[in-house]
Amino acid sequence: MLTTKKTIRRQFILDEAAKLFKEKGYGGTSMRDLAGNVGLEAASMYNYIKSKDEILELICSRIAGIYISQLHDIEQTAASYADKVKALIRLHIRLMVEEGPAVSVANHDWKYLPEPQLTAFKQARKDYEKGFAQLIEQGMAAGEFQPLNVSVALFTILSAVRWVELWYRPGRGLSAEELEEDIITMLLSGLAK
Amino acid sequence: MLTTKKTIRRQFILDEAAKLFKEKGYGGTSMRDLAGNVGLEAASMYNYIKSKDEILELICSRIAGIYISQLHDIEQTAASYADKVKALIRLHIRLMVEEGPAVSVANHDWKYLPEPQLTAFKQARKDYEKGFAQLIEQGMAAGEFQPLNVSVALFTILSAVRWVELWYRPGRGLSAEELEEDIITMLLSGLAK
DNA sequence: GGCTCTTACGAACACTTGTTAGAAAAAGCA
DNA sequence: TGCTTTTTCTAACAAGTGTTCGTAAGAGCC
Repeated sequence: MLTTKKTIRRQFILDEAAKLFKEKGYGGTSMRDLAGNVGLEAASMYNYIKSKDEILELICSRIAGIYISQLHDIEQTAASYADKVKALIRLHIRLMVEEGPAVSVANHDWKYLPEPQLTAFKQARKDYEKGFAQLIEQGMAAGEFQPLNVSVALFTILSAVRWVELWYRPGRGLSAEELEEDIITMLLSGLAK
Repeated sequence: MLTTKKTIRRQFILDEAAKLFKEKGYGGTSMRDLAGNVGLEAASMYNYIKSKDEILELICSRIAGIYISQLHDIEQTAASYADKVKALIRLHIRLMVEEGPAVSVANHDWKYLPEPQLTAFKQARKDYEKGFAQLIEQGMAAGEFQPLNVSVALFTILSAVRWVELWYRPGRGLSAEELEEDIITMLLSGLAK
């Protein structure tokens, strides 16, 4: 059985850690802080996790895995490049809305990963960016997109969706669907009329 | 005279601090780290700055001041809203290219500001965002822009330019001018043809 | 030279950090 | 019930934190 009691508690620690890391940063969060939020003493958490580093590793690698498998899925569909890019943007936004804290940690605190996980994470991200860039490049070659610098297009998209977690709060006059639609309109069609 | 020897050395400490804060975060940078980069012992730096907090305050408030005065300047020009937004995007990118580390610190480490500077900084940022949002809103009312959610448009723009410092390196096949043009095209006209 | 004022340093401070060891408590099971 | 295993705690550790103090070295000026 995968969902043992221990595994569940462990995941709870990871979730609380992600929230705190997002709020105060990896370095700014102490094991005693985390223990307080979890409802244990700091020492007791070591029955569930090996180290503070390991917490960061587990959060980052899980998110990285999701991103990569999502890209892989989309690459294999038979759709226009514009639709593929749109679908990818949608997945980014959804993941951000559903897993805000963990995604935030993977975006900001990955640099505190110890080796060799740091190198692995950077490589995974590079692979992901390369795959995404290829979609954009092929879309340009097919005449679906404007002939822009591919990196600029790529990072403008990634940046725009990355910061959703910083200012978007569900249930404040803007639904997740409207958010998706408007971001896609903005990125694909632009602000100007 | 403003540029005394002391002031210059002080600014050097602030510049080195910004680089380190950007690289390793505010909490991840120790005064001994900073002293090493400056070429002094940690204790000696206290002849130039009052505290580690003060370093962060000086960096953040300087950048905040630049943003606000730039917005103010643009608001008072007589141009179309599209041109005003374009000009603001340009200024963002330029500041990012010229003052990368300091801007990065103001974007990421402001949350470690002590009170009351923290509240002041958040208020300044809110004011700035409100002013920027008004430009977008007026542009929509004037029929220059598409009728999107204003916050989505605003934060998509801010996010896109904010992350320039994370991946743009001058002199690597993409000039600052091309960068500006492509980002503006992307944000105003969109990726799709 | 000597005198003054600024700058730099080493040592120490009180405190926090992640982590471990050993004992106590709780839970599972016969 | 008693025995075993898991979970939790308290206490402590070595290392690192920002900062202060007293003193030594240096610079500028007579």
